[in-house]
Amino acid sequence: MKSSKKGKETAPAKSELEVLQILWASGPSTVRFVHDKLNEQKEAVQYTSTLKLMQVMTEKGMLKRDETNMKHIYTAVLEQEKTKGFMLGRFLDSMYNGSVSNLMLALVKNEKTSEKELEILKEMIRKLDKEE
Amino acid sequence: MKSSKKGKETAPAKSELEVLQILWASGPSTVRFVHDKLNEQKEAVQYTSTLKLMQVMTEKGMLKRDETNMKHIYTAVLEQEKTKGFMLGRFLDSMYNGSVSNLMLALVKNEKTSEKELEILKEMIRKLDKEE
DNA sequence: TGGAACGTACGTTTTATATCGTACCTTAGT
DNA sequence: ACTAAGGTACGATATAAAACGTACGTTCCA
Repeated sequence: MKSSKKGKETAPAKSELEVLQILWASGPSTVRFVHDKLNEQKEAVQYTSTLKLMQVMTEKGMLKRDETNMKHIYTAVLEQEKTKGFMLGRFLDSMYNGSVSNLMLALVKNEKTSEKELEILKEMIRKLDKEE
Repeated sequence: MKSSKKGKETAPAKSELEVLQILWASGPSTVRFVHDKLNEQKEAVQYTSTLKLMQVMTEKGMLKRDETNMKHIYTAVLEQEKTKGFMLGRFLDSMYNGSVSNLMLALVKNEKTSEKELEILKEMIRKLDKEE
């Protein structure tokens, strides 16, 4: 009994996430395409590794595959928004006790937050203020 | 050659993070204490599992152990601020292309962000505005 | 003084992830 | 028709994280 039930929220592993990112960004693609994209950034792995990964992801129900043509086309089943939202939630819970404000605090302290970002941040909040 | 070199940034795994959280929150503690805390929330694992985990973490240099007394006292070596900052950075990169503002956007859309949080959020920004 | 109760050490097992290599299809070019 | 190029399938291996069980040490009190 190993059917790919819809089941609980799926939490993609690191590599899986990378594949998803590419599919989200570029839409339905072949393994070859994803593989090449991947190797632009990373250490570079074997083609068959990427293939295998995507096959496993398909089994898990994260991707779906169009096999009508010779070159299979893979599509992300998991939606970007949903998945990222979910992962954000988990991250929030595990790191900041689910407290958004705590995360915010961490963000403003974080090195990665540039002056510019801070500006944007404030901007954003102001807009939000009006919209709602 | 397996010495616990200081080396690169450490990225605690899920379980390891949970242990760290407890140590950060409660200060130096025994395995027993951490274990019990852990089991309040989770599925409950065996005591020796927690012990082993903490021993491994010690080997990795994430924790240090005071063995003067019979009941060893474990302390987090990794600093909370630093570690969380680091993990936040990684999360940011992998999920939002390193863009804080993107994350912010996701946050305001996120279910977990309550009205109250939104308030706090705005509050916070305003304060920040003055302080800096 | 002996045995619960409580601890630690450590080898083992289980499960998930990541990566490869080899075998085998399919199609286009010659 | 034959083969090279480019795919896919799939079993195998490597590694790391998570969870156990068993052996053994120390205390304390009945």
